[in-house]
Amino acid sequence: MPPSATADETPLRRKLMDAALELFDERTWDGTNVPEIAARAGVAVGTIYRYFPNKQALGEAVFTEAKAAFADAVVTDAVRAADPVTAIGLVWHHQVAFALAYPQAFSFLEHQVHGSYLRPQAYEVVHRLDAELVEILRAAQAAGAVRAGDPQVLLSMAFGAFVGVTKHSRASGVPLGEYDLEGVREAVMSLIGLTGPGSPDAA
Amino acid sequence: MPPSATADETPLRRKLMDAALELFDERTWDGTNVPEIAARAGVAVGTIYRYFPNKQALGEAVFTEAKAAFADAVVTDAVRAADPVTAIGLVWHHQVAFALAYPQAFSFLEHQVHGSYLRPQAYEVVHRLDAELVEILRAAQAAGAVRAGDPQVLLSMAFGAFVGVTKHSRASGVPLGEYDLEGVREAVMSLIGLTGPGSPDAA
Amino acid sequence: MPPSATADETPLRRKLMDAALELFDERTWDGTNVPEIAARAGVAVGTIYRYFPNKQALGEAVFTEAKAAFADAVVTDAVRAADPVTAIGLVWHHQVAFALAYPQAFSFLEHQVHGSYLRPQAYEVVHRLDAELVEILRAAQAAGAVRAGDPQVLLSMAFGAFVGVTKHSRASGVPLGEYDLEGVREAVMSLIGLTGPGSPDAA
Amino acid sequence: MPPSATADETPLRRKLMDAALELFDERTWDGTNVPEIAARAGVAVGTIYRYFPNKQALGEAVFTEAKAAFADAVVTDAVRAADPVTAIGLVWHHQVAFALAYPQAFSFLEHQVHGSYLRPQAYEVVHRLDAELVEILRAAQAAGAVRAGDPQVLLSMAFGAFVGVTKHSRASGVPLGEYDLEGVREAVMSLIGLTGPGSPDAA
DNA sequence: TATGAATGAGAGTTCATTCAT
DNA sequence: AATGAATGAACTCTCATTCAT
Repeated sequence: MPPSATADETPLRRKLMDAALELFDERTWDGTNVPEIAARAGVAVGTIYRYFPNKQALGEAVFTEAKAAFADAVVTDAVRAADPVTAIGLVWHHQVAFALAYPQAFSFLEHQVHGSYLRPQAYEVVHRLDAELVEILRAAQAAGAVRAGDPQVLLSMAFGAFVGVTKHSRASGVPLGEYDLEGVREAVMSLIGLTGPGSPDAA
Repeated sequence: MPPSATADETPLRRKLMDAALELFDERTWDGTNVPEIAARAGVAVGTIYRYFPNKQALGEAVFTEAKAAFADAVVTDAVRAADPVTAIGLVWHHQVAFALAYPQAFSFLEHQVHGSYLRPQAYEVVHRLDAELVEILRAAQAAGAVRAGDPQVLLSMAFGAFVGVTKHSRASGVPLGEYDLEGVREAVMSLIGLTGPGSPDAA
Repeated sequence: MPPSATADETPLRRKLMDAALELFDERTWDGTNVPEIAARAGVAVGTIYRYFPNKQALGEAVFTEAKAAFADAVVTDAVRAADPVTAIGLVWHHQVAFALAYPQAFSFLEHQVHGSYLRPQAYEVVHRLDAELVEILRAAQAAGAVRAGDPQVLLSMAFGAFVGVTKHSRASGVPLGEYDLEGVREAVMSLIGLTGPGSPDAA
Repeated sequence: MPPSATADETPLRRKLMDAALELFDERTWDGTNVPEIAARAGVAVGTIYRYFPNKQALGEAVFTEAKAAFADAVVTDAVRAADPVTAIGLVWHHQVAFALAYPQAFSFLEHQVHGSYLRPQAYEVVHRLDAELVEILRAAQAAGAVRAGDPQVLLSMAFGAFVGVTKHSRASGVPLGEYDLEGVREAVMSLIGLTGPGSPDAA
């Protein structure tokens, strides 16, 4: 999986998290059973319990790691240092790059409901990322570069639009990379009403 | 639930479908157990099996009914009769009305992954609705009223943007009705690049 | 079913006993469920409980009636009045006639184990019939007309031989009537070592 | 149980098969529930499902093993090599020895109806044994050593006579060994009309 | 009197978790 | 440290029985 792994990394723990992520993405947490995870990771069932106290903890670890990796990938120091408009372009770029590099992590995180196994504290990463992105949008609004309105809603729409495309990619079986992602970017920039320099790759 | 219910309606069957929808929305199909459904419906466990051969069939019935109700609500005869641009406005309006009237059905349908209990044929409604909406977008593109690009992707983005808002509503606990839905509509119309008469309520 | 029905006969009770006998013969008592019996009898489930307090009582009634009918058919007054050798011939004849007339009752009674639903008192008919037949054999032995040895064992063998034929008939699907029953009789008479006038139909 | 056990033997699997045979004999397959089997075998319920996919498969395994053990015990190479008359004597001897050594297996196999849980293929052993024994009787008839008539019927009678004795033994609670089995043998030999050297133990 | 929808205890089965090896 | 057979609570489903109609 992506970097930002927790400290106590181990080859087996890594294999377990990867196998679990794959299966949770395919079948959801509730729909996956522990022996399957062990089988996919190529270890015995008992081994799982040397690394995680129970299935719920494994679920939380997988979710938290994936979400943290996404957050770290999307909001980099460069994003924090940039002006709002540039930041938005960077964020978009990073988000797409993450979804391309880790499609399973992305769809596990964004196409499912996670209430059954996450304790409230697991949402901290989510909220922190949310807050940072909302702040960027707010700043962009203040600069008159982005449409008015609740920036949280703006964010939900923009991100939702992209998630919509990844859902379609997953349902159709066509890899995200084969879509016209530049077209998607332009449409979403229209959605948020962004004017000015859009693509970070632009000259 | 919404109209378009299957022929063999019965008060108890109705109560079971409603209770099941609520729980599937809260906890997913895999995360809900049969006694809970019975309890919520106020009947004994065995009663469920007088109306559905098994839990999977109940899941399919709930999903299919909700999706069909959504499809019927969104693509009405008026939509089919209208010109593309008007049709888009109507569709948007209907979709929002459905999400406001049946928030649980909407989030059950759109915030989850349903692979574990639906047989392929259950997706027929999904595909039919999809095809109709794509056709409307295609016609609008032909008329030069909507941004170019794969209409399927355009649809995924536009619908995804709205789903993003409903997700946020659900996560925050703020009812969808308290959001600035007119603002959302305008943003999404910009997303698809729609020009011309937008809101069906507009003078 | 055969005569000797219990006093409180009723058309519905009769249909229920007949349907139950058929099903118990096909699937055993444990393997038959109450709704099936109702369906076969053409009545509603609840009706069964107006005639029998529970499934076990129905089982006992069916078993007891069938066994009593068999006993009454086999040991008639004529048998009781006859000399041992003639009695044996008559008993054989009656037994075969019963198995031909009521194959389901016969195989239900003789091809199965009934321990799970009969209270000890239900075996009284069995023991009474047994005792009468054993007495006939003992008298025949005393007259030197039948092989020596425990008459109970002799009876078990002779009856078992016939049951063996009915089992084969049932397994092969060939009705008992198509077998060479006269040959069977002669063989069994040899088994018990009976000399003298054998067949009651003989000139 | 008897030898001829299937390859994948295991102490627990053995205990389960033994416990199941006992209970199926006492209460029939339909009348026995899974927790009882587990309790009798001294294991937890779940353990059963590590060795058998379901209750039906356990029933089939028990039936098939017992029947195969019986067939192997009865028709040995010595039987196949012997002349028909000697073979009949040996078969009789083996059958009695099996019933003495494994009374539960014998009565489970022969006092019950097994239709509810056996797939047709489970009857293959039954038919193979039957065919071999019928062939022996046919050869004996050809040699003029045994009564004329359908050899299948002759077999059913002879075996049925012995089964009749085991049924009585079971019902009365008197172990089979306390019966005059030599007398039983002689009677059955008369039944099939066997002349010539009877008992294999005879000088 | 007869019905059959409703019941819930108990059946068969699954699976997260433990622990002797 | 890793294993996987064993466990038993909890699941899905069945069916004997009840009772309002």
